[in-house]
Amino acid sequence: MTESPEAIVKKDARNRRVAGADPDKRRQILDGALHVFTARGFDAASMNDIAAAANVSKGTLYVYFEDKEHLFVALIEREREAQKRGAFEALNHDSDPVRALSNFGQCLVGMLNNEFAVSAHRVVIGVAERMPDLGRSFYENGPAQGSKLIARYLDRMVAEGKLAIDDTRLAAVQFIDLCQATLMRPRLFNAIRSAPSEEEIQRIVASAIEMFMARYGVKPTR
Amino acid sequence: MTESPEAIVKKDARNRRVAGADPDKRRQILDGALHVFTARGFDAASMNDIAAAANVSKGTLYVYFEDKEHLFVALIEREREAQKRGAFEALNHDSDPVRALSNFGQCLVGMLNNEFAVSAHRVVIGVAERMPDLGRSFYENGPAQGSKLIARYLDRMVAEGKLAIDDTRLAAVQFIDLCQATLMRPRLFNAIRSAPSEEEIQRIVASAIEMFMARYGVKPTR
DNA sequence: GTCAAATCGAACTGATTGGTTCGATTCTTT
DNA sequence: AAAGAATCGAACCAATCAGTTCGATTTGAC
Repeated sequence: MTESPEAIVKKDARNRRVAGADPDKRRQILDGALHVFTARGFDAASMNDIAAAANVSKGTLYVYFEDKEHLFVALIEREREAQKRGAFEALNHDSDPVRALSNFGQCLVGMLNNEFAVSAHRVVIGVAERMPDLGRSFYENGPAQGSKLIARYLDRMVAEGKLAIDDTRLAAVQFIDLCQATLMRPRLFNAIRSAPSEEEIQRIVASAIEMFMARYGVKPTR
Repeated sequence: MTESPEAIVKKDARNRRVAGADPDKRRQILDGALHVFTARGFDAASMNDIAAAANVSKGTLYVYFEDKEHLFVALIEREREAQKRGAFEALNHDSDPVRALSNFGQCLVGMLNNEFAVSAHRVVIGVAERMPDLGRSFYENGPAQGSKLIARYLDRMVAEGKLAIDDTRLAAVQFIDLCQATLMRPRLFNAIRSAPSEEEIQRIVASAIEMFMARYGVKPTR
């Protein structure tokens, strides 16, 4: 029953198609699963619904994915990876911390407030008690990587004398949390149905940077 | 929702007990439900398990609560109310903002990192997509009330000239989020199994206040 | 002690779900 | 065109679960 998780090789030795190895179909299934899982959560999402949403027969579903949990994990990993890529692109290593952080903050908040991203967060958090490994892996490969990225950037700025930070690891998370103040929590609880406007994001991020620089900016010699 | 401290069983006109009206039994059921719901989430929690955990027959369960969802909502409301009470007590209206905020921050973070509180958060967030009303009500009567409380306190400090804040509503949330930096998120994702130590909380809250005062503290005449 | 009501407990119902099976159909390669 | 594999689709299975039923048992007021 072991099937190669990699869908790179499309043909077998005799150049035949291989069951469950068409990357297009795999993507198609994951897209359907994304809709159903994010709309209903892990438990309430039925494999029948997913098959229908993906325009795929139930049998094929089980050719591509061992069971519901494996499908779910594969989906979450795909989304998390996409998010991580986005974050890495967002930090242009500008030598001016205000510009760099401002740019990064806005990209990050914009990404996190995307409809599916919020839903994915909800689902992973909701299932974290029963599936601690998934929760931990999602956190450590996602959010934790983002803050590490920023922490390293802050380290450089400190080395260059542009910022004065004792604990850059903490400062990074503080910055990320400040950027999401008033934006993320109500969305997680579904208390606000639509993503914040671009201007609202801009306003919150600006305030975050104001605060960050007030604390960690180097004082001009007086 | 005022219930007498001592168990006064409701009686009918002829002084008979009334079905589903014993507050002790009700509490007993909710306690069992708390364990099961927080350990498994809404969907994976079975009414059989809850009845067993509460030492109550399944029939009695349905005498006290209409169905699974009503039981869940009642439980969440009880927990949320308890949390709100805790928050209100935590803010001693000290006239020194550093002392007041420090005290409040530590109480808040301590409360939020309690095992059941974290689990409750997870469950509510996880179910918010399918039960938006519950999510919204939990948020608006819980976290939102907490930040309103702080915002009002900040308003007073501003009026007294002890702080300089343009948007106290935003500042309140910023403060709350700073207090939870590095503490709450990994716990929500279950990436850290145990609550942070008292010293760790103290360290984070201290850093939060440092930052908050750097931004909003009144500058001494320069 | 009596008696009525609350509770127990254990079986039962009806619906749903994850996962399987298998013959019919559609691709794809030669 | 022919073959062989992937896919479809629809029925099927076993387990689980919310919610009900009902006689047996406990409880508490009198």
